[in-house]
Amino acid sequence: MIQSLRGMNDILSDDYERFDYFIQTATAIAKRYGFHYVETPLLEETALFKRSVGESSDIVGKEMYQFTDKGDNDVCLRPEGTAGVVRAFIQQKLDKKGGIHRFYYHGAMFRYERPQKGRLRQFHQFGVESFGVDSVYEDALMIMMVADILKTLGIGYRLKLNSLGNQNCMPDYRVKLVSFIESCGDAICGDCERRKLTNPIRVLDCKNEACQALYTNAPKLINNLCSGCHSDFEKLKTILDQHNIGYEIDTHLVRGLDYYSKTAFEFVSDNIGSQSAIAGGGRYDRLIEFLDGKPTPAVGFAMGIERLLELIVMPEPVRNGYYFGAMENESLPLILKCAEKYRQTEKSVVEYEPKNLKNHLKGADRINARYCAVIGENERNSNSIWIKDLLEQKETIISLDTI
RNA sequence: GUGGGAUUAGCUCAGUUGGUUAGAGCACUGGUUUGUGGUGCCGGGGGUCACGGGUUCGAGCCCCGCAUCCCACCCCA
Repeated sequence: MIQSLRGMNDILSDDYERFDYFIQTATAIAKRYGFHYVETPLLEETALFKRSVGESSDIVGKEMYQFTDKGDNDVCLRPEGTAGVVRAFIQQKLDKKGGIHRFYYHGAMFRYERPQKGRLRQFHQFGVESFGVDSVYEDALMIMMVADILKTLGIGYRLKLNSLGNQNCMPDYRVKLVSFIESCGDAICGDCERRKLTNPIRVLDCKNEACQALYTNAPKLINNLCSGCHSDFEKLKTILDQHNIGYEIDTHLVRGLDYYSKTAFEFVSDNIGSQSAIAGGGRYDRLIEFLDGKPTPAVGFAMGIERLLELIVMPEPVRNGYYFGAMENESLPLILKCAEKYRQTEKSVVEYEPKNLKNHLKGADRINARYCAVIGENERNSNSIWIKDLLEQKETIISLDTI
C-alpha cells in the first residue's frame, strides 16, 4: 500500500467539516475588518525566504523543502506565508502606489521537521498582512481580529505580548545582552553557546536550570526600548485594556522569523500539548525594503489551522435536504424523476435499493436529512409521493403533478 | 537531527508463562411475517495481528531491522 508522505495528511469527513468551518469563519471576520484575499504561489525562489525569514532561523537553516527545478532554478515550497505576500505586494508595485493595503490568505505551508501532534510537514495557515499603516492601532487591530476569530470559534487562549524594539534600540540591546552572556563564561550550556551567535534573545528562554539561574540578572529588552518603541508599547497595552483583551507580558517571547520588530504577540492554548502556539504575529516595518521595495510599515499574523481544529466548538448540526427511496423496483424511475426536480433547489440524495419504509427512514435519519420521501405501491397507484418531515414528524402525500 | 513509547477489525481496545479455528463494544449491513427513523430483538460481513527478517516443533506474544503515529529536546503556526 502506498501511503502519504510523513507529516502530510489527508483532510476529509469530520476534519474537513471543521477545517471548512474555520476558513468560512475566519474569512467572514477578515472581510468585516476590511481585508481582501490574496493567493500567492506555493513555490518561490529560495532567495525570497533567505532574505525575509532570515538565514539564521531554523526554518531556513534546516526545514525548507528546497530543490533545483528542471530550469535549474533554486526553489522552495513556502515555509510560511508572509514572504510571498510581501513579494507580491512589491511586484504589483503597491509600495510605490502608496496608501493602505490589507490582505488575508490561507493555504498549505511546508517545513521539513520531525512531526508530532500539531506539527506537520504540510500544514495550513490562515494569515493577514497589513501594509502602509504605521499606527500602533493597527497592531491592536491584528490582536483584536485573532481574539475575535478565536472567540467566535469557542476557543480559549492566553495572549503573550512583547516588544522587540526597532533598529534604534534593538542593536544596542543585543550588544548589551551578548556581553552579559559572555560574562557568564563557560557556565552556559551548548545550546546557549549556539544561540549567543544566532539569536541571543533565545538564551533567556533556555530550559536548562543552571542557565536560568545565571540569567536572572540579564538585561531585559523591555527596559531598553527607545522612547518611540516604549511609548508605542504602552499605547498598545492601553488600547487592549480599553477593549477588554487580556494579555500577559512575556519578555522572553521572540518570533522565530528574523523580520519582526516592535510588537510581537503569540496566542497559546493549554489544551493541545506542547505545540501550543495557535497564532503568532507582529510588526515587520523593515521587511519591504529588505526585499527591494519602498520602505513601508507592515504588521500581520498567522494562525495554524491544524492546531485549532480539535479546539473548535462546532455548531449543532441541523437536518437538511431530502432522502429519496423506492419500496419496490417499479417505483425507482418515479423517485429518480422527483429527485431530479428537487435537486434544483434542495440537497437530494437517492437510495437505489428498494427497501421497506422502516429501512428508508433509517437511511434518511443516518444522513441527517430533513425529509424522507418514498414511493411505494400505494403512491404509485395514486400518482403521488409520501414525504415525512423528520424534524416536525409530520407526514404529507402530494401529487406528482404538483412538483 | 537526538532520546523514549506505541502499532491487533472502519474506530476504541482486550488477548494469560510462546500452544488448536484471534475476541469485545461501537460502526456497517440484513431481517424483525400488514408501510413509520433517530431508542427494542435476532443475524451477517469484515483481521497477511503495520511491514520485512530471525529464534522455535509452534510467534499477536521473544530478538533484529524498517515505516508511521505519539512524547520529550530543538524549533515553531
